[in-house]
Amino acid sequence: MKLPESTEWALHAVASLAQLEPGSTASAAQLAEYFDLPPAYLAKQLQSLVRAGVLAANTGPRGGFRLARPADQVTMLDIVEAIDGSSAPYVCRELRQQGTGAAAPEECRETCFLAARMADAHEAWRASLRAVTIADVHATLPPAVGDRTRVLLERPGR
Amino acid sequence: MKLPESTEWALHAVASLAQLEPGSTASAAQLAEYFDLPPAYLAKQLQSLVRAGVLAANTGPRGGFRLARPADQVTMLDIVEAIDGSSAPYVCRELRQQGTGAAAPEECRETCFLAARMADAHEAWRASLRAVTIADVHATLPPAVGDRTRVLLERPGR
DNA sequence: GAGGTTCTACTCGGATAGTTAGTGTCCGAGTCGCCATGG
DNA sequence: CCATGGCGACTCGGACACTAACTATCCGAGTAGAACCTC
Repeated sequence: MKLPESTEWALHAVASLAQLEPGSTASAAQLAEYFDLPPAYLAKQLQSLVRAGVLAANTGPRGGFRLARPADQVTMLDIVEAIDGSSAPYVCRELRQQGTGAAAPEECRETCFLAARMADAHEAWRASLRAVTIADVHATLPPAVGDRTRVLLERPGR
Repeated sequence: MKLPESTEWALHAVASLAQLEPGSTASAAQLAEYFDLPPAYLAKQLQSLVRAGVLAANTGPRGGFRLARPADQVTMLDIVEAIDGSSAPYVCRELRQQGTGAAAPEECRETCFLAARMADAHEAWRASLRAVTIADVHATLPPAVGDRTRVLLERPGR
């Protein structure tokens, strides 16, 4: 079980965008420079965040990315699942119904106990991430960090 | 984030071994037949469980696998981490210290807030799986299943 | 009949190829801002 | 000086190679049981 490395990129990128003034944008190239990351590949991840509704993108000069909704309505789970997908890491293939030891279908009306417990664990993980918003992240950063981010990234909106 | 398909194999295999009389064993070939799985690859996973101390293996005729300790002392987490490894899915590469927006090392004495929350979520997941033992799994199975398993797999120990 | 020896078959264990998901890159379509031009 | 048209550069968006991990497989080392032979 491994999350893509780009998950970290997405989390930091969204956190940085949250530090900008509302309406301001930053381009993928700027963010790549800011974090020293491959520009094209970072852009790909930002596109995933747009598809997930976390970010909004404007094209053309002075375009770029910005938060699609207030920072306190964007959770870490939103970002992680935008990058990694929302499918559960454990998938039950009904092994109990295969092979010589296969259980009868009528014995399998309830979902497999093992699968249910794995789903519980996944839901605990999701709940833990859902409880943290980008506003919470922003609140923990020293003000100096926000100032530096704005200087390096911010471009005023129209 | 995806768990290997063989995780399911390991969980069901250990659960089946827990249904046998203490001291009894079942071979990898038997278990593969029982679940209709590739014998050699299943054996590989069972070996991982042996390395993790979940199972014990005996070689030679009438050899095979058995639980290394009582079922109430084997958790689902033990099995999952035996197969998938115990490393966390999210690794912090200190992105905040890279690029033009790099934070000063003295600003980074505390671990990154994002990494800490990701670690919290992972620990919640682990705690959820650690709370379930194979004895719990065994308790939910109908008695008929255990009987069938014993008939198909069990070979008495010395 | 009892004991020792050999042999055989069965077990696990590690080293070796094939296939999917993540990583990285490139180029194209669209759009906004700027500049030159004319009134 | 002001409005307008065209141009140019910058932006995102999707399509194409490369690498690592999971999947699958094979063969070899070791061992316990059984058969056999001898006494």
